[in-house]
Amino acid sequence: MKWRSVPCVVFDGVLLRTCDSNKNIVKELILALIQLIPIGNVTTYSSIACLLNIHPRIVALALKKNKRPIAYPCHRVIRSDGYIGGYTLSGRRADSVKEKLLTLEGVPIINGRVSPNRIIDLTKLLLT
DNA sequence: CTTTTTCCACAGC
DNA sequence: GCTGTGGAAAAAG
Repeated sequence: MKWRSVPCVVFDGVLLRTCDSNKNIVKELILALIQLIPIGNVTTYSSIACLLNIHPRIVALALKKNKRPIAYPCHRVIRSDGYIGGYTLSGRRADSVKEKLLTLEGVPIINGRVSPNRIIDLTKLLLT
């Protein structure tokens, strides 16, 4: 998988168009997308990144800037290997909070990892 | 199966 | 420029 820094449109492996100019739009898109995640399930940074054809870390950066962690449930976005990943509340690391939130929503975490069957693919979610 | 290595694309200094 | 992330994939063990 080749990652880009900005969203783009790719058809049949051919880059048709990039959208460098509006990075704040990307942020809004990501925030909107994570609200589609059903409670009790999680998705991955990579899943979102694939959808927009951007690097997963851009997704992480966008979520980090999220000022409303409850309205925009960025805690439902985890790493592709099942680990929770990081979490920050008002500038402070709060990984344990993320874990607790997920547990409250019914996401089982074993050995610091979410069971793979709870990780859903956003592209599939949008197609169903 | 787990850990390490290497690369990533910013933001902030 | 260099450093530190809310990461990922490949390589190594």
